[in-house]
Amino acid sequence: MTETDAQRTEEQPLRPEELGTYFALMEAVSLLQHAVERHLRAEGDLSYVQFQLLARLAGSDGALTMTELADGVVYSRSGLTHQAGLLEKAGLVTRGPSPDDHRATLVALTEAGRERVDQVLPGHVQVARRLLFDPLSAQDVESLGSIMTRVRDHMRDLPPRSAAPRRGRGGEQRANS
Amino acid sequence: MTETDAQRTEEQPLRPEELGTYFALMEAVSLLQHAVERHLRAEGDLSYVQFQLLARLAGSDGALTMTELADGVVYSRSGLTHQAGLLEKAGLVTRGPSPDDHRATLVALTEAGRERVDQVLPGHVQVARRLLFDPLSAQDVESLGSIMTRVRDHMRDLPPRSAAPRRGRGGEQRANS
DNA sequence: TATTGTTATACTCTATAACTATA
DNA sequence: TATAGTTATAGAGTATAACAATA
Repeated sequence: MTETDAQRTEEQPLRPEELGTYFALMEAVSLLQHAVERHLRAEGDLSYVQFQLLARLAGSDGALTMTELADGVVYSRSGLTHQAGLLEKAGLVTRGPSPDDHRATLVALTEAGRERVDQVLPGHVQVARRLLFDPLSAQDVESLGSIMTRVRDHMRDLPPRSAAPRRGRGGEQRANS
Repeated sequence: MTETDAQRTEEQPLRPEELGTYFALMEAVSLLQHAVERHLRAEGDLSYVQFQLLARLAGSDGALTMTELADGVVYSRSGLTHQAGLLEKAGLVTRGPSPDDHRATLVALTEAGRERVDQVLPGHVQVARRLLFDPLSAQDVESLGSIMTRVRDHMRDLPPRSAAPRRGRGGEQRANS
């Protein structure tokens, strides 16, 4: 990063286009999230986080450890334990000890869990299509995908800025506090 | 195209580009929201919703009614009452009866409220710049703004947010577990 | 009757810290 | 000592329903 960029990052306010873009992005996604969560709760009795966990398990080739499951979905370990406990109580996943590493817990999707995903997915997709994709051209979708993929990867690589000085900091994942 | 648009909207799954775009958007914004909320809480003891309410008041030319203040920020009346109560208790806003309509409550920013916004805004902008804008070109910003403005306006025009008199279409209601 | 806003209440999600157990 | 996960707990956010006051 050049010194000019650094200065700009540190000090300058946002230009009007940036401000408008920022607010449009935040409001649109907020509306989208709200609609999606409403749908998931109504049709599948799931929060979006719970859906993400089930979907990640459904997309994997078997069980995942809690840590693998957490990555990118949840920001605290205890939060994941709580959600996994709810999913287990609902019969959607099972938890058991890992043979490889006896500290780890393996989480696996049950038949009911897979059915729940299948039950909810078409409506989820329909919400996304109706709210997000309907007003966009194919070119828009491609641009948006390119942009947000870049932004996402950029954020993933950023150092945790105001990370709480937890004992023995180190390169911990987002799943830790 | 072998199918009508209506059929596509109702039934078809998302194409791979759409799926990737959807997930990139959701994850990137989730990360951004998380960082923003962390900053607002640390630097200004505010939630993002509270910041939005203060910012809206700061951008208006005077007091707003609860209903005006709620629009686009909050999805339930009681939620706004709760948040406005917190802001009032913190001395950041005042609430009083409206002379025009005696049912309405006028919410106004206090001096401390304006100071809080000013205190928090530079850092907020800095977070947005570092996480969102740094990896984007000017062209990207313009595209993203155009796209998300369209999406936002599209969503605003769709169904009334809290209109849910209809039972879950196509599926039976699931009891809370 | 419809609208504005509040209250009461209950539920969900999240996060910090202390803890156990394995590596 | 470091890592994986759980527990306990506390706090914040949100939503529904009943309610009061005004239009």
